[in-house]
Amino acid sequence: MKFEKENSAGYLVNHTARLFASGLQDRITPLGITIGQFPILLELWVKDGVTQRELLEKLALEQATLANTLNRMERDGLIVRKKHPSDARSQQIWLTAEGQAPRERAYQAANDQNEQSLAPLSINEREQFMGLMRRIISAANSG
Amino acid sequence: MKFEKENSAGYLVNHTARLFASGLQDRITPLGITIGQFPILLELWVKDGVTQRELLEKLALEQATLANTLNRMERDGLIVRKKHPSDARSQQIWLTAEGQAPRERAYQAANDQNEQSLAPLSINEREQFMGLMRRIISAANSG
DNA sequence: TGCACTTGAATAGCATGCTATGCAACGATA
DNA sequence: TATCGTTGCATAGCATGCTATTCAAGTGCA
Repeated sequence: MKFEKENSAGYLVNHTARLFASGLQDRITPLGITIGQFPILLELWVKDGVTQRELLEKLALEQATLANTLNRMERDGLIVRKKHPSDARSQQIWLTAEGQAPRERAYQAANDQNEQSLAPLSINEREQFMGLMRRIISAANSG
Repeated sequence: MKFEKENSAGYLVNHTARLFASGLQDRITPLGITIGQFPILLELWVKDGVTQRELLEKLALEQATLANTLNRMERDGLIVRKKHPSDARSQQIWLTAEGQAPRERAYQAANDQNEQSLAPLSINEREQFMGLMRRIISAANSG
């Protein structure tokens, strides 16, 4: 059997993802945040004061990955965990001022990075690209 | 500013890459190999006895990442490092029998995973998807 | 020849992500 | 109420990938 990585979707998507990630990391390092924290911050910027479980439901991550990243975010002063009023097992996760601050610049950084990486594609092709990925993700979740 | 991760190519490509990776990992774990070792094995199956530098030129990885993964491959008995005949700084990297053995099943596993993940797409759409990624990668390397 | 520069590779240290496991708190039910 | 299964979360341990650093060996040139 033959196998060519340049003709393997898995290989290509891994490589592409690393390009996006390293580009975004470069852009957000000055904001004091990291790519792993990014999707979590996106949710907290919409609504904080939630439990880890509520956060987890909105993220495509394992529970342990989330817990570890939240630990680093707490260490870095982006969030605080406060006692949950009615369930001693959970805590509410709140953004600090430092966690709130980079919001607009982070949105801009992500948009800029997407723009840069997608530069070789037309507007239609960008939509195609994202549409194809949404279908792959959706099929994986339902299959 | 607004930002929706479902409309962010970077977010989608990261998620998609993790789906491919975890699916492939499940398939190749029984072969005694891992996803990080996979691209390296692909090159060594074409030609072994090469130096780390020669290998690195064919891979989209940093030198330190390659060195670390080679360490684990040596630990796992997939490769051996032998003295280079004319340059004491480098070593030749050779596959062991255990490194050779899983080749055909690994190709099959990767093809099967690609097939499974791409199942929701038509043949044309699969080519489109890969073509778009090749252009993104190519632009990133030249820009 | 000797010294400086370059090259090949290893290592340290970190973030991200995973599985597996442990554990305390909760809740339902006998 | 006591017990037992469930839930929420933390931790251990690992692979992958990165940057930065170190170091020995090779190379080139005064």
